[in-house]
Amino acid sequence: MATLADVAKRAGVSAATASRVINGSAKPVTDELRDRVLRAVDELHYVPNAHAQGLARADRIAVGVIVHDVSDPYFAEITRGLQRVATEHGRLCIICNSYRDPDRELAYVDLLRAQQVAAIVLTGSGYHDLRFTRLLNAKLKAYERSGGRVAVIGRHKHAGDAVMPDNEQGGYLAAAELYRLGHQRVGVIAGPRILTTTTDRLTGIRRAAKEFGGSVPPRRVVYADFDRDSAAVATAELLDANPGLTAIAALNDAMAIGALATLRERSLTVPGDVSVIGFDDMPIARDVLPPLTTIRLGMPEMGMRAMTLALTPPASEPRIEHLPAELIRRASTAAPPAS
Amino acid sequence: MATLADVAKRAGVSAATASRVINGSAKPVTDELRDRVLRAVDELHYVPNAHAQGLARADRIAVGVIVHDVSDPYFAEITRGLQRVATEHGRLCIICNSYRDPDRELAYVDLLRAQQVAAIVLTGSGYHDLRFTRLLNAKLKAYERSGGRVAVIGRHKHAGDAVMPDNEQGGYLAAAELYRLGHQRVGVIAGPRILTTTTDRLTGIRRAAKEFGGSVPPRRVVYADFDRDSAAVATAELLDANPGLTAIAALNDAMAIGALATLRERSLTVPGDVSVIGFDDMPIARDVLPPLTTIRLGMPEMGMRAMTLALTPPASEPRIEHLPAELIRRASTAAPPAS
DNA sequence: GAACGTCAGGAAAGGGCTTTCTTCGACTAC
DNA sequence: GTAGTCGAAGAAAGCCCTTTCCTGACGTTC
Repeated sequence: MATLADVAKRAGVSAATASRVINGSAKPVTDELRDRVLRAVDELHYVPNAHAQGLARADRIAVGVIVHDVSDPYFAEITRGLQRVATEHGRLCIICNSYRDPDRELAYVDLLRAQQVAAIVLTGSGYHDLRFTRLLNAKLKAYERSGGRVAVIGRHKHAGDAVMPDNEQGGYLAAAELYRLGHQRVGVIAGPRILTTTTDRLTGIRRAAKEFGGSVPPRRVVYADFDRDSAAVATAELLDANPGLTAIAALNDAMAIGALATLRERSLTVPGDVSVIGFDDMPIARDVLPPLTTIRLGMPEMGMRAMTLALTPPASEPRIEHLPAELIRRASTAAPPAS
Repeated sequence: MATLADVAKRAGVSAATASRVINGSAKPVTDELRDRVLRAVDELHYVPNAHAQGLARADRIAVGVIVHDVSDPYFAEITRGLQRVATEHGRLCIICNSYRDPDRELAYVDLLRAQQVAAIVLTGSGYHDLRFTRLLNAKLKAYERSGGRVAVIGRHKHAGDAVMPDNEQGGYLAAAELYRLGHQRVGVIAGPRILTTTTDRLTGIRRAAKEFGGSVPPRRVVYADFDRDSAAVATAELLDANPGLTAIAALNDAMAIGALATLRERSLTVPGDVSVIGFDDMPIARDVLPPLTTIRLGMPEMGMRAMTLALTPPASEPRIEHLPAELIRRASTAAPPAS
């Protein structure tokens, strides 16, 4: 690989001059030398060594993002928002997939610190795991002390600024809609127990149940993995354990789609026999049949706000921004069958 | 930020010893010193500076991947395959989204070279753009000359090893299925004209048409952007221009879903009134109604093979591996209406 | 007890770049 | 003609780490 020294030698200038030309430094360089340097760069196909640049430069240019999985639509939308703002600020985004593995998450925080990122944005659910929470917070605090910025999305026990989607209210809105339509026996397909997102949404559902004089007994809650296939299986269990079920609330859209698949398999119509409500309003929600009634949280907005917080000088107090949940009515919900 | 020197000082050892402990070097260090170093690391929350490490270490550990958009299911699947193999080889993947912008693609090749990656994998369609192709090839050649490895997925004018999905054959299979079912007037929703993927798939469709004594006149081909919404609009145009249409072949599944949306809007049933066939067999294809008949190319497999090529010493000749296309029959296709 | 081998640990040389500080030459001003 | 300016280019320090090479202490061998 050609180095800056090679370029300088070929152009007959010093490394300093070559560097200045290549980086468009403020320092003036005569056109004559500039041309010679640029020609040398071209001829040698020179590209500066990013490691060396990173070492030599004082400013931290990159920002780090930890998500569950960028290819998951939920996180893809958040990431879109994050990237937009980062790019506007001239920052590069380093994106890490934790696949909801706490240990991997910890490792990625270190990796991002190692990369000298200016800020770390942590997205996705927190965990009910004290050891992990403590470890993570210690790491983040140390990072902040050394001048790094931290912003989190949807985590209670944050260390840093936060954007909080109102998961509890979303759960409430979903369940309230079902009760309002007249459903009494509502089943829930929940996500992994360990995630705070799951418990928050469940809490909202329970609040609605209580308010409408109902309840959500344990046999009407099944736990899946926030994905289609596990939810399809869970739906079967749910139906078997609760023959009289007239509505299903899935804690995300992917699981709602899994539920639809199982219902179709059993020749139960939606919403004729069973109503289904999802959560997140991912793009595909309108294209399944019937289009999903669901809860929108405004993911790109969340991403944009979080990155804005992360790239803004810290306030004296951690800033917390709340984002409301919104019910999106489509065709997968209706009144329960007459019987 | 704490540096290695800080750790060494705190532990009362030399930087060399600290480095050896931290990296688990082969060189032996007494337990006494090892403990002191590890304690210092802990107390200082030390993380090695990745830039400095990258500079000091000789071996290139990362590999680069350029895709259209990781959150696009098509590329998400390829990426899964790429990552799997990279991880098996102990490599880190740097993933770049080109968003099908040739200039961004060129810029990313430079960026990856700057990061000193051991290999670059280029995925996704090539472009009918001579200037770009030449520029890209020059860059890749220069990179290979300096010891870098290159592998491409689905690009004819490659510089390096290649994995080639059989897009032409896929187009043929899709159209042949429709003709076999008895359709005569088949409309096509194509992707961007500039992409070789579009033209390859179209070529296959035309071959099938010819073989079955039909043809695909220009008015039966509309061009969209490989996404749902543009395809929904394009479908409307297609239907308006061709009242007697009985089947639609979309060049990817997202566009097929867009077509389904427009057909539903116009109260045309699928496959009763119009058959629809997609391409790529993305996961959601089975969850729309009706489940999509489509063409599978085996994306994760493609990714795995490409990364394997990239991480394997080069052969004397560029290696090219072909992957067959496969028809997946579901419920969105049937014989044309009797009338 | 001299000569040697072994082994843990340290000194120091890079690795490629940016940037401050210096130098040098040309020019202006008196 | 000399002192003083200014501007462009170069020398060199520094960013932080890894690794080679070297030192010095200790143990072994005859």
